[in-house]
Amino acid sequence: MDNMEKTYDPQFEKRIYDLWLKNKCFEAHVDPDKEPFTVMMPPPNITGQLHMGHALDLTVQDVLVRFKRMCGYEALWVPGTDHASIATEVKIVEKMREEGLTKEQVGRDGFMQRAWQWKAEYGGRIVEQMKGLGISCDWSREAFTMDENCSNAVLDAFVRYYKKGLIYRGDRIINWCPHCHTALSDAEVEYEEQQSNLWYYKYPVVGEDDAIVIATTRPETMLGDTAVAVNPKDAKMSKYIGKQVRLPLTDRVIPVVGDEYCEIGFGTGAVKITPAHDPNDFELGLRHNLPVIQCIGEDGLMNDNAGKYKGMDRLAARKAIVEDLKALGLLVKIEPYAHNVGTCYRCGETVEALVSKQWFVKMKPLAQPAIEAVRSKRTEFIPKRFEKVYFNWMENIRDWCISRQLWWGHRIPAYYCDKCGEMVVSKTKADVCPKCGGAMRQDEDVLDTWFSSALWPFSTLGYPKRTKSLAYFYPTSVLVTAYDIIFFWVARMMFSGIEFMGDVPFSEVLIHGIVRDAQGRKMSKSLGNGIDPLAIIDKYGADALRFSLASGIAPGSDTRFSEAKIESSRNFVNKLWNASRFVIMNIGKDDDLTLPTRFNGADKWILTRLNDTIRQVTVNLNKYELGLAAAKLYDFVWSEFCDWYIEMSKTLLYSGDKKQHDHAIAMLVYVLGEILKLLHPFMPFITEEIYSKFAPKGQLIMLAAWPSYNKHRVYRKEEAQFEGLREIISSIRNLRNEMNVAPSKRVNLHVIAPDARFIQAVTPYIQKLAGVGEVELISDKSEVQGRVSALVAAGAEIFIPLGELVDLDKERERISQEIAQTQGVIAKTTALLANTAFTQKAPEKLVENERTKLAQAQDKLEKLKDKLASLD
RNA sequence: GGAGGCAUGGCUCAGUUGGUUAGAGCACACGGUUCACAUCCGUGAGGUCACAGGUUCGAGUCCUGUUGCCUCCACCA
Repeated sequence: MDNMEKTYDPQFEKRIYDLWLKNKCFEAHVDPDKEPFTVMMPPPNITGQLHMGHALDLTVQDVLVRFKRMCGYEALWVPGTDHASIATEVKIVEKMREEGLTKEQVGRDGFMQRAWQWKAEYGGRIVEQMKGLGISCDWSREAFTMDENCSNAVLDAFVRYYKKGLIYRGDRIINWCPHCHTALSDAEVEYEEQQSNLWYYKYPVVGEDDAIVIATTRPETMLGDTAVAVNPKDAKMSKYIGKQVRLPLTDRVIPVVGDEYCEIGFGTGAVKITPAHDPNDFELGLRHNLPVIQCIGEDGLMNDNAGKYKGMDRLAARKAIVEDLKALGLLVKIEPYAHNVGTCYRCGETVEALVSKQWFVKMKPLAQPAIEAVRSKRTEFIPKRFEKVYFNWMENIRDWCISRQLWWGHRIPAYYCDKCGEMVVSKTKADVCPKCGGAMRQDEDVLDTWFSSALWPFSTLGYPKRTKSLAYFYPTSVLVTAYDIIFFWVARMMFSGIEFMGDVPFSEVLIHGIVRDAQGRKMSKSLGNGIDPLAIIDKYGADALRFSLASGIAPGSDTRFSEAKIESSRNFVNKLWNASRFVIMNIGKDDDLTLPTRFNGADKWILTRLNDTIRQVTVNLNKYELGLAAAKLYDFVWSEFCDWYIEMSKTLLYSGDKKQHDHAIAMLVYVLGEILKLLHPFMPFITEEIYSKFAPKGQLIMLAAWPSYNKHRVYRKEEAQFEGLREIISSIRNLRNEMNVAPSKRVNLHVIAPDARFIQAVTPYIQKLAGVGEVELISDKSEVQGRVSALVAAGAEIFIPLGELVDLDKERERISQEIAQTQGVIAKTTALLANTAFTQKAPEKLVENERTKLAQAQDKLEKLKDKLASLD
């Protein structure tokens, strides 16, 4: 047998991964005889490197994919990366700035060159990092949102939407990031609370000695005001409707309109209306046919309409305007006010609402079937509560602004004729205007990065080509992702899949939480509390990281990550390593490793526990309860297999009897093999490595069949007996500890047991595991002489002559304590059984259990009392 | 303003459709060079399951309310 190092060292991970690649283990093919299990990897952005959130997401997916593959599914996991239009462009611009360059200087082509270079570098690095995690995705299908296939899908989708009238271009109020210099969708705006003021000032009424006081958080937008609104039902204010007010600092006169948007009792009862810079005002402006006057430009500076404030920054202008209003005696008061300000989700800059010509997707017709699909359970969220979040968003959705004033992305396939104004939307390049024959130029803008992500479940399978893969693997089985991109991504994949494929993109959406630090804080660059998964892999190995991430997670819940946690996982991996090392080093050259046909008691016990574990873990994994599955495996492997079964097997292994040795080693190899298979989805590398040490040459564990529950190898009687044995051995250990018996000292036992044959059979175990010398079976305590310590466990009375070591007072106290405890049980059980309501209503089996429990406790009490008395 | 989540020993979490005296791991205390493992082994201490009611023979588990922490959505100037 191969040598195994004494301490687990994950250096073999790379070699194992190459072995899988060489054998094309990850590749999935259309196979009508098998049921597909398809997962699309949420493509990481190529902006940087993998973080702990990716590691979690990938681990969960790989556990499921490996599990399903072993269960006999044709498991396809498509990997890829996302071009992340705005995020990447921001990074590239940053990098260029360090070199003293701007986008304009390098030009569109030069910029694209740099971007593709960036993609090659960072995209490639991410792929290497994913491989380091050991994930089993089909690299032959690796996709990128801007590769040829995905780009074709984008073109196809855009044109089809357009032809259906679901994409339109128009002047609408949109979110504008002055820093990134692009429009943003509603989803890309994050709100944060900021401490600001509410400024009150007067708009003089034309022709009267009166003025309307308005309150605003944004005085600088007053230069774009085109009305003041009051509520027509407001008794105090409605009189102003139809009048005009003079807009201070300008020469304009604007109307007072009545609109219920203005809430009675809030502020002053009048609100200034700036259609160009506020979505609500924009809507109100449409209702009242108000002109739209933009006073803040796309650069965030005041523009031509701002008169003397032109060229000032928004905030500077605010200050100046307030000063000027004050000088005019129009400022009434300033109140501190906390409100939410929209910021760009990429750069954090305060976004401006402004009116701009952009492309939009009409959402209502698309949202409806997407809502219906979840209502009818064609797609289910796990946990279910996230469906509410989904519905809430879909039901209140507004049109999706998809054009971005960026360069890195899919360029919008719209072409304009400058001569006659004709526009053509086409998958192929339009050079000549079909109307006037003039030259056409393509739209300068690119699409929202999420437009291509939305097509991911089918663009990666060849769409718009109707490939065999698409027919076989779509719809996918489960989408695994964190809750923070339900809107950005999950929702959009839903309506896109329904629209273009005629079916939902996935049957289930498994939502997991985010990885937090040890104190429960979000990991972030600014806090500097992030833990780099690659550093963890270097130090502890990918298996330890994976197991650590899978432990203690539950669908939808956040998880905490700490160095202490990974250490405990590493220790578990080490434990598995050493248990395996023990088994393997005990395999003799000519040992027969076939599973014995007859099992001894210990075998039956471990087989029962193994089968229970198989059943539970399988159920857990099918329900996506990875945390529970991991916990059960940890417990079974460490506390049952290692602590008890291996220890017990040593009596046979070292008995000197070849037959006994062979029996023991064959059993150990069998159980270990099953354990390795069960653990493989969680820790693929070490299980493959260990498996290779004893499995038939060339056989890979990742392609092995998942263990199945075998009811013929479940032995409840032996299971109970061995639980009793464990109790006996623990009790003896406990007593030795309390009596300060030296660990090396062997003690002799006298045992009165209800099942003497069983005690006889397990005597070697008792001797080995409890440091026991002779075990003498007796029928009456009178046979015991001298000072003894005694205990009652699993129905047996055990007497331990300890000679001088017995401290009578201590012994008395110990037994008294046990008596008290037993009396507690008796009291409770008696009360329960005396309650007729209980005996009548509770299930018969439960009542019976209580009766047995009472009888056993009473028996034990009697024996204990006896012991106590005998000490005097 | 709306929606949701969490609350169990010092820390991280289990606790299946309500049913033994609520379990692990880490940390802690004590003892261990027994030939797989000190990244280990054995033993132990530590919890009125946030609070108050209710349903039930029986509640950590179900219902109502309260408090505390967290998240998402909305964004009325």
